[in-house]
Amino acid sequence: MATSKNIKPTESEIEILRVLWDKGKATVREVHEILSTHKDAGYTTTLKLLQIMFEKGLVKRDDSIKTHIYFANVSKEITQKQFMGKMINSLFSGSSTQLVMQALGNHQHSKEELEEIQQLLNNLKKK
Amino acid sequence: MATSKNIKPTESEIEILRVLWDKGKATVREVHEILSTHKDAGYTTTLKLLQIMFEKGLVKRDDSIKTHIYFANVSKEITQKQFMGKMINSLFSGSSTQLVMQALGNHQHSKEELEEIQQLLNNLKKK
DNA sequence: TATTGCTTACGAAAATAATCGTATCAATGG
DNA sequence: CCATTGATACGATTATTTTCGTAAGCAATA
Repeated sequence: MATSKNIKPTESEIEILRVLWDKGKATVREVHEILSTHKDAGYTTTLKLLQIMFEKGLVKRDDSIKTHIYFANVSKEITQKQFMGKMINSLFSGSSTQLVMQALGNHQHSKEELEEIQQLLNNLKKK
Repeated sequence: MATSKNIKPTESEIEILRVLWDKGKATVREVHEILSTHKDAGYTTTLKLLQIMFEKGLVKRDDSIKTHIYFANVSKEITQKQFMGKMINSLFSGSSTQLVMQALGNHQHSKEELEEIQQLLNNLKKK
């Protein structure tokens, strides 16, 4: 049983996961290139981070070739849920409704987006 | 200009802020009593944390009396926004709509809560 | 007054996270 | 064949966060 599930990625680890979620797979260098557009840390830092994440089970890798290829091993959705849950508890007194209202009220949403939310809301109300 | 605004509280600091937001004000001992119901760290740990938070400007205190009284110096709302923003960027590709949908879809909401959300949604749609 | 109990202050250790330097290996081109 | 380039491994350093131990003040009271 892969017990890697409730390991909470650190901030830097999330940055890396974003790249992997986005691209599907990537070499250390590719990850590093992307990160370095908005952050400056050396190549070996990224490498080390990926190695640590590998040990934690946050990423998989194909090391059958010289230049390893990395993949996310935790889904974006699960990670989102994990952090949402944490946030709801720590900052919204456990009320996901409060969080929703906050997000709705304090951010811009286009007409289309509002409609999309309305759809979901309708579905929920039916039950 | 109090520049204390974009200091991001750490995890432990948030736990403390929750108590202060909830109670309005509290002594170190009161904070500690509450925290110790779900966490075990010594009294001086809580004290030190509050002192650090004071230096950072996260809390105010009345130290005109022997047993100091602490108050939050950052609002819950602003802190919520701050963390929401961070989360939207790091985990929802900048889309607050996605976050809203996630929270709506993956958590329980009572009929009344759904209605409350509907109200807000109606308001937003008007504009 | 001396003791006890509760307080703050504060340095420093322990734990966690992030960064880097260096060794080493493999492929490639001259 | 050897120098160069680019890759991994990994120990060690640095930074940040959390925790605690100890000293010292003050007030109630035995």
